[in-house]
Amino acid sequence: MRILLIHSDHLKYQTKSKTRIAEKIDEEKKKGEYENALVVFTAVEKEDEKDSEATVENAVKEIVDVAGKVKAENIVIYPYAHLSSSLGSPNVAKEILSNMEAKLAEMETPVSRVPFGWYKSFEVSCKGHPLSELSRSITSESTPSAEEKGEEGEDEDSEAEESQFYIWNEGELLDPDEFSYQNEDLKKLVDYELGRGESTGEEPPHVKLMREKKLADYEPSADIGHLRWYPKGRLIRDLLADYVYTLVTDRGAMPVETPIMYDLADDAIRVHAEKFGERQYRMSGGKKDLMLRYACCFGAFRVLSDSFLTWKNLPVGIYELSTYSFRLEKKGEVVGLKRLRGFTMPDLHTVCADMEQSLHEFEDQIEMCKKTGEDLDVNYEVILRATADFMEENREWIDHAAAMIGKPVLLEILPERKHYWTCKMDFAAIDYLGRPIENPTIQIDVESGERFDITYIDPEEQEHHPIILHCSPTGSIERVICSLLEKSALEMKEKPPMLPLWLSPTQVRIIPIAERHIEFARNLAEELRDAHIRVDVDDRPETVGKKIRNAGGEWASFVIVIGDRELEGDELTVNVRETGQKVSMGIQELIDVINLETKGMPFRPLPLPITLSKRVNF
RNA sequence: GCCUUAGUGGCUCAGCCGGUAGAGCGAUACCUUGGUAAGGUAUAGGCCGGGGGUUCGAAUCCCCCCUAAGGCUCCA
Repeated sequence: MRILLIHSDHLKYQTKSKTRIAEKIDEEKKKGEYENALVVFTAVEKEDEKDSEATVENAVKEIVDVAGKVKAENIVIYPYAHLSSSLGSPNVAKEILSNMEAKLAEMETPVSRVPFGWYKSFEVSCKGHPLSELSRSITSESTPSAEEKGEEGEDEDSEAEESQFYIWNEGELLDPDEFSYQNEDLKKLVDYELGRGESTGEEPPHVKLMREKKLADYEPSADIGHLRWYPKGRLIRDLLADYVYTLVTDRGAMPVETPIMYDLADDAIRVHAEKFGERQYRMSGGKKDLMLRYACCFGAFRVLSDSFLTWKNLPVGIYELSTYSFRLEKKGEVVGLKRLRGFTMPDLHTVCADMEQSLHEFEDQIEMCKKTGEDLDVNYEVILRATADFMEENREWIDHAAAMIGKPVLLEILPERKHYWTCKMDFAAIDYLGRPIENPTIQIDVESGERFDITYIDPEEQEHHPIILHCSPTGSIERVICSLLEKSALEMKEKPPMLPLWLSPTQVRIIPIAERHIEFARNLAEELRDAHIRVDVDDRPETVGKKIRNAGGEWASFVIVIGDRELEGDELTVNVRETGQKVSMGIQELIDVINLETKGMPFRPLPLPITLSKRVNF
């Protein structure tokens, strides 16, 4: 239980409208006013349900103590869900709050309780003396730990033990402080994870790039952290989506599409949603309390729980690209493509019969995540996290999984399971400022099978709850683009910044010198276009120098100038961005070079007018 | 969400101890028909983020809000 104690000159409240979990109240309780009151804002948490009596007792003790010290004439219990990210069920909460009221009523100070489950307006005027603002964590066991000044924000949820970190290197667990890093990126990741990252106070370069290259931009008329995507950005998103789709379906996963919002009246949904605390969008739709999904788990689990699964089906993967997932990240945390409130995440859920099968699938997914790093040409550093129990039971497998990375990895051992997973692997790219961008992830979920009542039938016709792997083989699409842009910014000193050829919006830019060359240029463009190459023609009446410069600014991978010489001969002079060289080749040779380099990668045609003179300047 | 800083044509910014706006790029038009990273001339384009206040008068001073950047915190 979390409580916030405010010693106030006065408190006024007025009920406005009911929520679904509202308690029934008499007319007189619909508003209230108290002078010199100790207002106890209270959030009942899940763990209070275990031993509610002891929790009530400890809370009452604490409240009486404070009320005595500040000489309050009234005590008002005010239900306040926002203090906790792990709320108890409404019914238990109502009971606990009533019990607190009853217990306090035995004391001298008059006690009141504000109705539960109503939207209320309220006015509280804090006295402002040193003891007038206090917060406490109440548990069933200990006497509450004193946190004298609520505003200091030092509310460490009495986390019993901290995680231990090691560098896993060829089977050995080494102290991260003493390890000699061959790899700068790993060092940066470790520094960041252990909270010693130093910041330079700069803006991450991808933010400027995403706007400058007309990929995406902020949309001030939406909520913070929701972007608008221009055609080039949209193209890259679509190509990445195509890429992941093929990647996972080639490995047998089945694509589905599920709703983006869910009814909190469903217990499994509610409990899973509450794992995310206050960081979610809530909305009311008619009479329902709804939440916007923060991942595809909700839809996937509902599909799976309504499916009839047998051991013969397993392992089985359900895939969805969540356009969009919603997370109500704190304002100050939202930045560029790195951290958004609305983002797109490839989300694969794999149902596994047992731990053995899930470990086997996990290995396949490690291979898949590694492959995305290669295909996207992004370096990942890896963090393997496991609970102490998991570590103990699967020490050999941990070694095996870490060894698959082929370089040292950071290993975090958590004393207890805090979330639904017992083991996870996170792949992070390192940005321009040396901070990790968490991209692919694999998790072993041991809770959701039961919570969502997902079952399968074993060969003996017994029902079991499966283990479920969560995997995002690339991480969010936005973060992939973020990593690519950050990487290009990092390399800018050594070579011109660019995207991988298969993602480059303009693969070939053709520049006719004079008007009489435009027709030839267009014909050439059509030939390239028919060979599945994204090509455009800068037909604007500008100088060649200027058009070359613009092509560079747009990161065109290859640039061809067309003049009288090209009209006569078969050879083209091709400017290759990657090397900065001018190469003479025929058209077929250019097609071959591009096809070779983009082999196996998805293709989509240019979603813009082929001539620059027709193009909108976003 | 908290602390700090910022918001002026599409973009980058100047003006800011009060007297109602300026440049470069971009855009448009015309001239130039050009050979590898900015050709020339002209024109248009601004409720100076929004709202309130002080003042004869506010882009400029004060308050509130919105948005952004950095830091804190956090990312299942």
